[in-house]
Amino acid sequence: METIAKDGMTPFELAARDPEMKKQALAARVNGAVAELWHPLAAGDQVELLTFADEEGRRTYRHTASHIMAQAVKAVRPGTKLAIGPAIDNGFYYDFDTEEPFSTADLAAIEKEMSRIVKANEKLERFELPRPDAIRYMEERGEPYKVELIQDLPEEAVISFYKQGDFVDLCAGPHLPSTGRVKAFKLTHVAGAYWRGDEHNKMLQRIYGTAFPTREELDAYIARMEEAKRRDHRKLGRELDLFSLVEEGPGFAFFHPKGMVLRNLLEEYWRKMHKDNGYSEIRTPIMLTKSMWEQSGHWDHYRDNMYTTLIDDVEFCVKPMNCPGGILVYKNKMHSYRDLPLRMAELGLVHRHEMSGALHGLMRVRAFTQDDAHLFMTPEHIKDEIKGVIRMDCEMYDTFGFKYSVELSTMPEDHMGDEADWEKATETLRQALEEVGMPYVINEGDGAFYGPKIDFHLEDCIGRTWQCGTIQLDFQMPERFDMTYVGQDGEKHRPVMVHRTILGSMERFIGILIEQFAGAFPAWLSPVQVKLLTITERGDARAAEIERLLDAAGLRAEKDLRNEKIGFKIREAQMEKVPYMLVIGDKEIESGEVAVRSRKDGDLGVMALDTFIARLKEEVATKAM
RNA sequence: GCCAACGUAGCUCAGCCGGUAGAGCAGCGGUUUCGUAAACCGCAGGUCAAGGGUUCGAGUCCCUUCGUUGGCUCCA
Repeated sequence: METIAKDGMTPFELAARDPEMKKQALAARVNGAVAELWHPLAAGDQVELLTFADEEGRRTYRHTASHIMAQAVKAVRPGTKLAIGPAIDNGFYYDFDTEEPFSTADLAAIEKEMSRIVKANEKLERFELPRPDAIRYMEERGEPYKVELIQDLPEEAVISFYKQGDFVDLCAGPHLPSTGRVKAFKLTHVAGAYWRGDEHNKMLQRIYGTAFPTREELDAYIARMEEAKRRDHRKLGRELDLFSLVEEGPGFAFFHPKGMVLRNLLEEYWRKMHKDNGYSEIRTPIMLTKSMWEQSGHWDHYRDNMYTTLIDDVEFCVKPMNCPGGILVYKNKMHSYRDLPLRMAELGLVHRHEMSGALHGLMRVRAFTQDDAHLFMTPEHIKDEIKGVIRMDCEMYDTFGFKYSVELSTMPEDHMGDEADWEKATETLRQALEEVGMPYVINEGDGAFYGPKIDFHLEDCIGRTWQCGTIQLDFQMPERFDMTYVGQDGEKHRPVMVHRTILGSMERFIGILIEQFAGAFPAWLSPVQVKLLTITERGDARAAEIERLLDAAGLRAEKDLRNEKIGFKIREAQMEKVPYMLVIGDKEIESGEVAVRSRKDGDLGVMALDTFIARLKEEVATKAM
């Protein structure tokens, strides 16, 4: 809703003209800047009213909720010091410095106090103070963290505060006009968090919560979280017998037979795609001498995460990345400009000593297989090669129905090489993205230590994002390893190198796949595609025969000949999320047909076995979802 | 690594104020031969994560270590 204001009005008065908007308006955008509903307007101001549907409206709403929580914490735990409390994607948090950590019981007490504050409908008021007054004010109130924040604000900054009841917080705003406008909230969990995100600083207590305009929306959010728990790949991985993680090997996944079928199918598809795109495949050792890692620069930049060992008095490092292997293969012989671009893929097993607290199912492990590839080329090839990789990424993700977003990461503080090279490399990546029409955002300072990169982030079923694909441009390694090719002029030249993954890691991608499909994989990926269910032992021979025929057709079948009722066998097959069940009783033995049941649609009735096989083969061939 | 919570049978969980461990499912053995999401009976299964301490006595209280979970930090 866009409108032009009259002098002396407020956005709230504008909203009041429309009964719907009066209820929904949370903040306003005035001439491009977000402001409160009570912000005084001048004649001709461009005003857009913001509701919960707008990101800024959502943030304003939840930011006020976080202030209410902080106020409640101050009441429940007097003497608590305030740190920071912003709105985040799905809610808000506030960091506190307390004597005693919070418990779940405390959350209930804080929620109760929050309800009281909401009911009291206290007005939020903004005021500004000059810097020395602001510092003194926060010192008097016993808020050392706020004092530190003020001291770090730039000289010219306006130092604003928000007050509701006896609670005052340093805050840029905007906020809702009063606490009564926060209708539905819930505190979700407590966690430790370092002051200013720095692990050398004190660990504070963070309380997370979320807030919605209606009870129904909050309930829907809670239901979504429950659904996420139901889809958790760690739970499904155990239930479907795909993989396990045990105490004896923290961060090192065990793949079970069914998980291995899935993994091999994924690799098979991956290999086909790479072959079609002009890649060759290599495999390089998981250990190389430490001196090699010093040459590559990994030892300097990455040693804290590397596993090392001693072999015959020589130090070796287990590879945390595959690139040196690819480089050594390249350097094994002379290359002509005619060989380039050279695309060498490797499903490479890497080990990284991740911090114990970072481990998370298959998503974050200490040993994983990257679907890596290294591309060697002349500078003229760069843009087309990058565009080619981007297209492969899109094809792969579309196959599984993933949504994804792209980031371009620039030079980090800890980097090799001079800034001009970085500038040039970054610009090339940008051009490639522009030319394929791929929307992207810049991620400042997040590149690899040897070059800028393009990252693909997949969005999972509950909106979490996972980095999978990455394309990294590298001018450094070719220098360090003195890589060359012979040009048309007969002289030696330096090739350019691109590192890239599409799936990221097989482990993480499988974890994401499990959650994406809630374990109910499309037929082409299902470890077991057909379950043969006999009604009595008279069906055993026919089941064995059908199993042979399905196997001959390249389909994966399993039979359930146990002395159980058909209802029980169906229940188990459904829970195993097998796409098709064939019920084999006396009628089917007699007719030679099969009674088909689909995981999704239930009983499909009787059909000829050939018809069923043709239908399933088609479903597999098209990778139908 | 840091903060917090948790760790009891393969899985999900009970076990009160400290008195020596229990259920369902799964497994195994029987009975039953059955038509689209759980037949019945029985059996077996545990150094209560590991180690130490307090106590006449510890699954329960305290300490240490390991692991898991949620975050922080880091990241494919």
